[in-house]
Amino acid sequence: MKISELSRRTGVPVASIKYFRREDLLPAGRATAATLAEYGEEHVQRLRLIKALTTLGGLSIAATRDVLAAVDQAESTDKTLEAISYALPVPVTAASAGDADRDAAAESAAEADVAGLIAAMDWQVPSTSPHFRGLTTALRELRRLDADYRPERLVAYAELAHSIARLDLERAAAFDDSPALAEQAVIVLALSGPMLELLRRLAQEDQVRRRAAPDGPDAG
Amino acid sequence: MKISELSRRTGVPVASIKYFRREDLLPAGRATAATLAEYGEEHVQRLRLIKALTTLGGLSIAATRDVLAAVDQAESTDKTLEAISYALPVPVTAASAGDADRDAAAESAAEADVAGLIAAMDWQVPSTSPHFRGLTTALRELRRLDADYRPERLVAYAELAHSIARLDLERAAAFDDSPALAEQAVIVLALSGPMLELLRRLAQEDQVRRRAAPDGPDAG
DNA sequence: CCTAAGAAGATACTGCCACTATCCAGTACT
DNA sequence: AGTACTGGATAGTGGCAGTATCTTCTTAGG
Repeated sequence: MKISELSRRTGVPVASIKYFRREDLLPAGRATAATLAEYGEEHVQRLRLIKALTTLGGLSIAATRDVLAAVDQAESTDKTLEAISYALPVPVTAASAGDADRDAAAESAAEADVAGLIAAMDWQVPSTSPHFRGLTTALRELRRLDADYRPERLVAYAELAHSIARLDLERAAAFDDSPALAEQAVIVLALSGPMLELLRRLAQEDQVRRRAAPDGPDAG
Repeated sequence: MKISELSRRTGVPVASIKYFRREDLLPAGRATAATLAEYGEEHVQRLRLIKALTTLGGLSIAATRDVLAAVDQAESTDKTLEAISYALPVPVTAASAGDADRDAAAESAAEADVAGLIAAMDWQVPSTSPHFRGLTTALRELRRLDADYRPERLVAYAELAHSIARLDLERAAAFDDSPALAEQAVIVLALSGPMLELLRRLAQEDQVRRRAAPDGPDAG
């Protein structure tokens, strides 16, 4: 199909399709002449995936490129899962050094909290992991706000996070040996967060409503 | 204190403090003359909160303003929690109408899924809630990707989301009658998502590592 | 008192991002 | 031959989050 039909099929403007091509999110079509190329179903599917990752997953174009690169280089299930896991952006990143409060004590205290949590959960994650660093940064900021995020509190959340991660991996790995493995895995790993957030917000709204109207039929 | 000291104390550039003032994230200082104002500890604390909401919570300036407005108008605990819950941005928003695929069937199918899930969970949430609409949009997109997000699958996640929401509300409401109620509540409600996401990613990394090295000491 | 160093507020500018539009050869159909 | 369309390159747009400049005013030090 030509680019105009690809655009019609997916709802993505032609100019945007060209943009995604430039940014290497979308492979080129099969060229049939100097100014003509043929696109296929794989392009339709890829555009849908791009849309899902950016609009639902909230990924930037750059992050989407990295994730899709991991999908395209799929070798084994494990390697694919690992590549995707590392390609996904970390929600919280440490600020560049030299930040106003050069509080080394707070930094190491937060680091100790995270290390303790990981030990308590028996997680295999090195302290060099961007996720480790992100959590450390977050805890440092929360300490500054006098927020109640002590390790004891965190463990309850960590247990739930662990359950979620198990559900995710179970689903992501279930596509083992299927041709669509990498693609389905990326959907699960990249969109699980936003989906969970939506469910959490829904549950939160329910809790708030029950507090506001405790005399309802289901107030128990 | 003067603005330069406020800047030094918080690490926020003077120009940014002025910007937050303009955007109504930060109250004005107590004016002592036409071109002089006095700032206090509440400004320091507010700036820390702004930083946490934007950098950790990922909120935009506009969303932060809404959330802070809810904090400032705190009346009762319940009203505060409700106001904050509604002020927080919904991660997934329905695209403007007229989108390429005018698939009314997919839309209502997704809507039925969400309604079914909410009924199964016994949640008190109207179908007009932005969270309901967001989840519907997300499911519609996922259906298009042939992702395995059937209601049965979702329930497991919903149960976990429910547990998380209960932990959150328990903590948010624990500050009842404390002067810092609204502020601590907003921290819990707005930053719980990013914190959980970080923990989930950490747990995910652990799972991926265990798959990659199943002969480790804790591979069970 | 005079002056230099801020301070406050208004306005303008910047950099990044995700598109979006224009331009240019080069087909393809009629 | 004429028109519509194509792929690719390049340039422009709009929103966001600051950042910088400018003007007027205040105040502490000499």
